[in-house]
Amino acid sequence: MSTALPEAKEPKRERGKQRVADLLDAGAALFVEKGYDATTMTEIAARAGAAIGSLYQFFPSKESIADALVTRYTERATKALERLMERAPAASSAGLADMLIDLMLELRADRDVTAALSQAVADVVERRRPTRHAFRGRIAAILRIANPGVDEDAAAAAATMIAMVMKSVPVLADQEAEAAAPLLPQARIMLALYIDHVIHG
Amino acid sequence: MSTALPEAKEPKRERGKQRVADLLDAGAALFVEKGYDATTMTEIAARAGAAIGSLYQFFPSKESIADALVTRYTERATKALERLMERAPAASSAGLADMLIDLMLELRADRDVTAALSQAVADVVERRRPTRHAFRGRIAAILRIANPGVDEDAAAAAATMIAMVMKSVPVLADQEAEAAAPLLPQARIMLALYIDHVIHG
Amino acid sequence: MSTALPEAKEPKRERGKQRVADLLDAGAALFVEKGYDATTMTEIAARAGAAIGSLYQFFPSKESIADALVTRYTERATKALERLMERAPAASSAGLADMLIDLMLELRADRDVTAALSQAVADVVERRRPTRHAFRGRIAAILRIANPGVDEDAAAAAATMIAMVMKSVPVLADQEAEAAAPLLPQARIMLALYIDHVIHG
Amino acid sequence: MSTALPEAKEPKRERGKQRVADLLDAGAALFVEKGYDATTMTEIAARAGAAIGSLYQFFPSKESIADALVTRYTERATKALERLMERAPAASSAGLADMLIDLMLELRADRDVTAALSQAVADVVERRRPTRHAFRGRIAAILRIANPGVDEDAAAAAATMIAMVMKSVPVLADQEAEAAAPLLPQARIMLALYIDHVIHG
DNA sequence: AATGAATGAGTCTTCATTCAT
DNA sequence: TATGAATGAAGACTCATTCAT
Repeated sequence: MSTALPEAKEPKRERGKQRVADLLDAGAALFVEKGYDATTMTEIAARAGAAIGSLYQFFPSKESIADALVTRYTERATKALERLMERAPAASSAGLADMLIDLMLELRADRDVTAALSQAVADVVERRRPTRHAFRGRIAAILRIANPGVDEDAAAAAATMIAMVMKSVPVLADQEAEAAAPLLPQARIMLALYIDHVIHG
Repeated sequence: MSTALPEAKEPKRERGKQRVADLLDAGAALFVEKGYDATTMTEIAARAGAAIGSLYQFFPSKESIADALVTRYTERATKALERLMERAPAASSAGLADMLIDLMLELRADRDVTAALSQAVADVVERRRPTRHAFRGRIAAILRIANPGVDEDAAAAAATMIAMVMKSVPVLADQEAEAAAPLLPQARIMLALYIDHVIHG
Repeated sequence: MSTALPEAKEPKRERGKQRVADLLDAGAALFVEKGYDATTMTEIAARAGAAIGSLYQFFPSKESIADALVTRYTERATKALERLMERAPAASSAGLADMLIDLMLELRADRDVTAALSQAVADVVERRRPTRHAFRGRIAAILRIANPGVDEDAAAAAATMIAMVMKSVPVLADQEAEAAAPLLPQARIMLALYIDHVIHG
Repeated sequence: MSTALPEAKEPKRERGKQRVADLLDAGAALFVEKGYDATTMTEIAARAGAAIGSLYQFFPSKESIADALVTRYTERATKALERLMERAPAASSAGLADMLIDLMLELRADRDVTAALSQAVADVVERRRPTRHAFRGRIAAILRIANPGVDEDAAAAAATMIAMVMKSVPVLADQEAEAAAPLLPQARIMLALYIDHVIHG
């Protein structure tokens, strides 16, 4: 039973993983489209091609879907930031600004989901606090590597400002189409100016 | 008669006017506290010290409260911007940045409400589009008054960026308390740097 | 006070009567248009150009409007039937049939109102029972005047059948327009045939 | 699959089918007893021994129950008329009258429901128009088979009159008990006389 | 494990009726 | 007397979650 069919459960697990991914994607899409509250568990199941019972097999509550989605975003964001940290020390102000903007561009889809959830699921903001704190800590660290003269508090404040600009990247990216002028380059400039001011100003 | 409170039946007696104001304030507070969807009509009425029927006497639907609130914000924002426009031409980059930040600080409470509604009431984003457009148009105009050499598209893009920073002011203001360092001054700096770059850069 | 201004209250009474009539007409129209349940007290007042408070000054409840309307119909129907009774004895079967159809044509509008109310206000059917009974009694009497040989029960049954056909007159009259053929003449024929059968058959 | 129960989600399991039937019966009974508007969704569910949520699982709105009921009546009436059509050509005027009366007697329960709904659900009258038209068309056809000399318009008008008498059958049947004399035989006579007049007169 | 029916608390909204001015 | 605001019980409908097959 164990050696005879070692991979017997593989397809099942495989299928289960696919199910979970589909369900998560369906939830993500719907949460962005219509908001957390307006999205129905039945809808999520339907879009994933699953029965409502199946959805509850994997996610015991609506909030657990939100949790999973936030976790997914956190993991991806963390990894992306780690990759960025390696290249950051060598970068100029403008280079750093670009990296940060590009980071958000990469995380854009996930970020939209998290934004939608932050409003509706009170818990999410709370849960994300340490992550956000860590995120800013890394940015502050980068700043202080570039200029050790910047004191901790100043670096922390600057990191918050930088995070704020980064947060607007998905929104700006969405407006690209309708706006007459290119917004992202302006965001890069704004960020570069500010970083430069913090480091060399 | 007045264009205020669309969809809401205008009260004809003094008592009714007070009721409407109370109801609106209760709604605003609750929407910010728990979000649009999580706020109950019954709760709004209760907080305003009114019966549910009284609430519906003036606001025929939950959405009509949102509408009224958005309209109120739009009116106040428009007025505030108009006042700012008078003083703007004479200001330096830093002065202009300060004015804009202060504008948002003044509108902060209303802005928070509108932000909460924008997420949940699909219609709100749509309705606000022209207002937002006009708002940015004014900012772009200010930039081009300061430096007529800036072309229209560039001014428009810069205005969008500036609006974005302004939008974050209420959030930053809320964080002042918990953050180790003062955020608002940093926002002023960031904005001043950028405006200066657009005008003189 | 009494001799000096004897007609002082006349205009008031006059106005009051007009009010009541307007209110009743508004109610009648709306009950027919949308049914008793779907009609709102507020609507009735509005259509009559009165405030909701005024409506309640004259009619203490929604049902009291229905009552008044039914009473009005009963009175008019009774009067009309009395007039008919005078001419009935001398009429032929066809003549009698015509009179009965014409009677309903005359009462048509009021009948429509009563029909609408009968469905919704349980009380109305009950209240109208004696009137309906009397109405049929008169018709049965006419039949027995025409042919005293018809026994009471047979006359009563025939009267019920005749009333049934009469009841359909308003409906048929409404269809005249859209129907390709004239319905009322057919109703006259059907009734004449049946009356003739009862009396001479 | 089947055309039955429009608007109602078809149950997929046996249990669901039974539920739908029970729910429909409960609705029919209550609509007749107290009228459409006065009947509560909660009551319907209760009488069917179901939770309010179960009711909504299959009938998304109160009106959808009315729709389903009307559809059920239409189907049954159509079938019954088709059966009648086979025997009609060979019948005498009296025989035909009897068949038509018996048809309504058979459909009596369903007809009562539809009558109750016609008043309250505006849509019902509209939806039934084509069915009613077809129904009359069949009756007109029967008349013209009996006597091809009857022109189309005359047959149509006569069919409407016949339908009118048929419509009163359930009412008459209900009155049998309280009335002193038998009404149904009189209805048969009235109809026979009229049909005979149309065909041979 | 998968499916779809069952459940019922909770929400928005309506409206007849009453009150205060 | 006339007016319009106030009231709250009641009803349609939703949806997260649980169960039975």
